[in-house]
This record gives sequence, C-alpha cells and structure tokens, in this order.
Amino acid sequence: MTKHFCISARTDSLERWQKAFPAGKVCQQVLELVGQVRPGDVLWLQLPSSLNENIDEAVLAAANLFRDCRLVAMSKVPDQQEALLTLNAGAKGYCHTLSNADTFKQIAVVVSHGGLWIGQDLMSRVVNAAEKALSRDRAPSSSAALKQLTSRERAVALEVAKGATNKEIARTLNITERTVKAHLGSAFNKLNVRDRLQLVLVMNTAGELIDNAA
Amino acid sequence: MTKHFCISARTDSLERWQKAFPAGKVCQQVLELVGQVRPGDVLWLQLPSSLNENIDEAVLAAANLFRDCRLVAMSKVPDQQEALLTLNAGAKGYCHTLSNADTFKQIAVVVSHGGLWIGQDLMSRVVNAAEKALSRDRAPSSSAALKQLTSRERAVALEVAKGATNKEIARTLNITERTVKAHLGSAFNKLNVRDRLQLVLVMNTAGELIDNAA
DNA sequence: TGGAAAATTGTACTGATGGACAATGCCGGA
DNA sequence: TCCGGCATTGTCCATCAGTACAATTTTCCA
Repeated sequence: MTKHFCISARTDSLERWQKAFPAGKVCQQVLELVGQVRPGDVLWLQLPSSLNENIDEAVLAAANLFRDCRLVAMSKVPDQQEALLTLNAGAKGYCHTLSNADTFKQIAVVVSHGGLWIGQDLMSRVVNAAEKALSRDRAPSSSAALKQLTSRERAVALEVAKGATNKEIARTLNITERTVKAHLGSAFNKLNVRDRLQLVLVMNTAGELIDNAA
Repeated sequence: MTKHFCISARTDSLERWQKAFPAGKVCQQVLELVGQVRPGDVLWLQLPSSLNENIDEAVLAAANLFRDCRLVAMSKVPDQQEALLTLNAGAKGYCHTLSNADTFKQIAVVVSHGGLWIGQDLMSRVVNAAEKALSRDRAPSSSAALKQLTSRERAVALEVAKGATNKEIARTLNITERTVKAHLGSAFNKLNVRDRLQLVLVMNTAGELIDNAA
C-alpha cells in the first residue's frame, strides 16, 4: 500500500492534504525520511513561497534521495516557470498547496501509475511550447525567411547563422569569398535586411517574416 | 465503470490492448461510437502508420466529438513530433500500439484521473524543451550569458541583439561609439566570442553558455 | 535551340568592426 | 585614505563586411 509523506518547512496550510491522506506523515526536512520511505511511496514537497534559484536544488535533493518514489511539488503561488523547474528536476506532479482532498487523491493515483499531473492550463502551455521549441530546433533551416532564398543562398545563410565569417564560409562551401558576398547580398535584398546580424535575427524568427521596410 | 473503446482503421496488432480490456470495443470509425460513449470513458485512437499532416485532424475530430472522454493515441511508429501533435490536439496519452497489457491498464488509470501519460524519455524531452522555449521567450534579456556582464555591457549587448550598429547604439545610449566598442569588447572577452554575431547567438541560447574555446 | 535564372568570379571602393595602447573620473568597500 | 572595478573617452590601425559595376558559365525549361 502506498504511503504518503509531506515535506514542508512550515506545517500550516496542509489541512487539505492531511484530509486526503490521514495516515500521511508530515516532516520538515527531507533527511528525516531516510529509512522510512519505500519504493512506490509518494513524496509531497511544499515549495518555498518565493521563486528562487534553490527550488530545483530542493527537488533534486529529494528526487535523488528517494529515486524509486514519486515526487509531487506543491506551491502556494503556482507559477509556470517554477512548475517547469520542478518537473525538470524530477517531480511527477505539480499542484496548488490548497487543492481539495479529491484532487490530491487523483494526483496520487496518477503519479503512482507512472503518469504526470499538472494543471490543465499549464499542460496546454507546456505541450504547446514544447512543440514550438522542437520545431524551432529544426529552424532556422525551415523558417519562412529561408524559403525565399535559392538553395545556394540558403546554404550561405545557414553558415552565417552559425556565426561564420565570409572567409570561413568560402572555405566550407568551396567557393570564393566574393561568391559568398554575392549570395549574402542577394539574401539581404530579398529579406530586406542590411547586414548578416539582421539576417540571422530574421531567420531565427520562426514562421514569421519581419517587414523592415516600415 | 469506465468503458474502453478503440478506434482503428485496421484491427491487427490490437491483441495486447484487447487483453488489457477484454470488455473493450473495437471499431473502425469514430462515428460508429456516437451514442455509445459516456463521459469518463477512454478512447484509444490508433494513429495512421506514417506521420502526415492529418494526424491532428483525426485526433481533433475524436476529441471534439467526445469532449468528456479521455483520448489516448497509440502509434506503431512512435515519434516525438507525432506525440506533440496529438497531445496538442487534445490527447491525454501517447503510447506504442504494442505496449503490454499492464502498461495499457496503467495508462487507463492515469488518464481517468486527469493525468498525462507519455513515455519517460519523451516526458523529459517535452518538459526540457518547454522550459527552454519559455525561458527563451524571455531571452535574450534573462539568459545566462547576460548575467555575467555589467549593467552597461548588458545594455549595449541588448541593443546589438536588436540588430543595431555601433553608431546607432551610441546615439540610443547617449555615449560615444568608442564607449560602445569598449563595452562590446569586454563582453566578447567575458563570453568568449569573437564578434557581435556570435554574441547574439550566445545570448539567444537560453540557460546555456557556449564554450568557444574548444 | 534559345532564353532566363542561378552560380560563380573579378577589381575596386567605402564604411563598419574590433583591437591596441592609453588616459581620467567616479564609486564603493576595506 | 587607498585601491580596485567600472564607465567613459581618445587616436590609430588592420581586417572585415557590404556594395558597385561588370563578366562568364551552367542548368533547366519552354
């Protein structure tokens, strides 16, 4: 049977959690749990009230001490960045400290079965952001801007986007520096930018093309 | 009691699913389920074998027809982009068509309780990508690179990141062009880059600092 | 077969960038 | 009071970037 442990520097605000898990144990420090927690148990970690840089260290400490347990982070001031930090650090759930007892129970079921539990709204944003990021990682090669260039212009532009000089690009593509400049000049004209820095900024704007003529 | 329905154009490869849900129903088209599905039931949608642009339409159609149900996508060729598309379209789970029966049951429990179920590996990548994307949306002003610069260096760097020339930056910040160069030079040194283009690339790499000394 | 677009390349030039070497003044902390 | 870090600025110089004006060759399609 799954046991529940709550780690909270302060013990106020935990009424609802305790109602959800009457047999659950509350303590103030992670180290108090050493020897008590078994694989499959659920740890609920109350995050500090203000977003600070130590949050993921706290979660990481707990996650590493009890690898085979499920970690759920509770926050009094839920915040998207905090949520992502804690999930990245190993938490399997993220919720409000004042969730109702039924919600706590549902979260427990979800994480006990290998799932992830975060708020619906946050879920949408995470998945959406991830999709954009992962498609952007294929950018700049697939950006709208590059679609307007010839294949050779594109090849040169992609080298610029890596930070290369014209000499380096000439060597890489086995053409003269003059040819590199010609392709770049043409690309600048097509994308309405004035130099390589603006070219790269436009390329890295996924799916959009900036009109600099305005 | 939760009912399970599987929508699959082809009925091969579903042995393990049927083992997990012996009372489960298999059909070939979403419309066959109209009138049979109740809120809280779980729909398992077998995705087409090849990644194509119609996947999210199929998921969206199912998600819209049965809003109060939980949708899980099954794929014979699991793919990260496909996973994100289906999650974005409304699926709450994404797994291999040939998962074992226990895994199917766990997924059912998770999604029935409002959670998300995707593979561990994919989970890590999604959360990580989301964190990077969401912090990048605040970048470059909050990137790790900028934290190493003095406030004046940072101000100059941010102007460069907008594509400005040294002359323009001098005018904007009300200092001489020589001062702009001094601050840039110092920033180049601290971040180990050789020019403004590489500076901007580093600034736009959220949370990471590129070691160009290699 | 012919024409257009793309690729490649030349010389020459101007302006921008970045670095070298140097200096002064301000501010905050020991 | 002194020192270090930061901000600001100067002159000078080499290199790079970008543009102008021009040309030839290659490729592809009607």
